Amino acid sequence: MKPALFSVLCEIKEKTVLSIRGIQEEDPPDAQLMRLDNMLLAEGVSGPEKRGRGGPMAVAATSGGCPNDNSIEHSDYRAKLSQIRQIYHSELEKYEQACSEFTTHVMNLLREQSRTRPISPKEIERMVNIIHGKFSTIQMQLKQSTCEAVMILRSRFLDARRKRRNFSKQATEVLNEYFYSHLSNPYPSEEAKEELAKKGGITVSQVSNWFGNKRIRYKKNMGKFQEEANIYAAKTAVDATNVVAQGNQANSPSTPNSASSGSFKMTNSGDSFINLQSLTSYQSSPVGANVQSQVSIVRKTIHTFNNEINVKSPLLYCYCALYVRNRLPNRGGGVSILGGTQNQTGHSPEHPALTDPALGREVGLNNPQGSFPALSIL
DNA sequence: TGTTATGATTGCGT
DNA sequence: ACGCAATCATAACA
Repeated sequence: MKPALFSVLCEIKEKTVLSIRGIQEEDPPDAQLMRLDNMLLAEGVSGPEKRGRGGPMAVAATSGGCPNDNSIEHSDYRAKLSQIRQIYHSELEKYEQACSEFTTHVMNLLREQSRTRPISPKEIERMVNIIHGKFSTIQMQLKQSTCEAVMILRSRFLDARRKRRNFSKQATEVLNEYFYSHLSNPYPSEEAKEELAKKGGITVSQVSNWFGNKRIRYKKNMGKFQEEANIYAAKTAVDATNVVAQGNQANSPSTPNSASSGSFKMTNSGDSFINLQSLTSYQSSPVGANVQSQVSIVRKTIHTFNNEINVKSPLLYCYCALYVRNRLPNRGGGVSILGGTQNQTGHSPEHPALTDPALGREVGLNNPQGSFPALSIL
């Protein structure tokens, strides 16, 4: 009789439990827990031991500063992170151990009691689940505080604003080269930014920041940047002259919008530039045949000049470019010369070119209402 | 230690 | 979303 009675009691109890379970909704998969898990994994706390590349490293690498300083900073950061990792894992292990110990204890207790009162295996299982749930809540708290610790660590070690690093020489070089060779329109496109970022080992947003700062600081105090401008102008002038000379020989003109187009400084006045783009644009633009022939005459002149005197002359380019420009019809409107919109020169309408106070109009072949600080020519 | 240079951020306008 | 202007915070230098 006793086993039969016991079984009936178990059955009744099971039904009760089921009805209770129906009321108590099963916990939905916890989104918060998932977030925490993902973050810990991304931060390299809960993932595999060694991570060649990952969240923190990738962020740190964007500073682009001196490698030595970075490595020092990295090792310090890594040390702290591994400390957090260690604590996290030891705590997690403790919790798991405690959980399994407690579960075993409860199971034993229930089994013991099942001799005297109706406790079904399902009920035991349910109890185990409840215990696991409680422990996972505690685990979540652990995960949360670990995440907080990692965030604090990151903000302390990797906050770019707190730990500003100057860019590497290479990065500064690349950025300055672009800036001074596109002085008439120092607004790199997204592609150009990506290219510069790649070359300089920095991020695109760092490139944007740099250009933002550079434009405004250059505008504020042009005198201060003169020496720097001279250096880069001379540098790019030589490059551009070589390109043109090669282009002449190979009968292939340089691309107007390429990043390699040079900028040139007027040696006597000491504060003026004109982009080689001014010259090359004529060749590739949909302009009249007479203009193109003038350009080819100019090119030949330069070539002869270079060959005969053996001097690379950026100055001559400037004069030639201005000469061609001034002899063109509609010279008051740079846009119409190019036979189209600003886009053909890569200048956006909202970013006009430099104006020339001496001539009373823009230097580059850009927006007639130029507002970027003027560079006087001649 | 004060000053300057410089990379990043913020708030605003377009 | 992008750029400008002002500002912050720190590196680099005298």
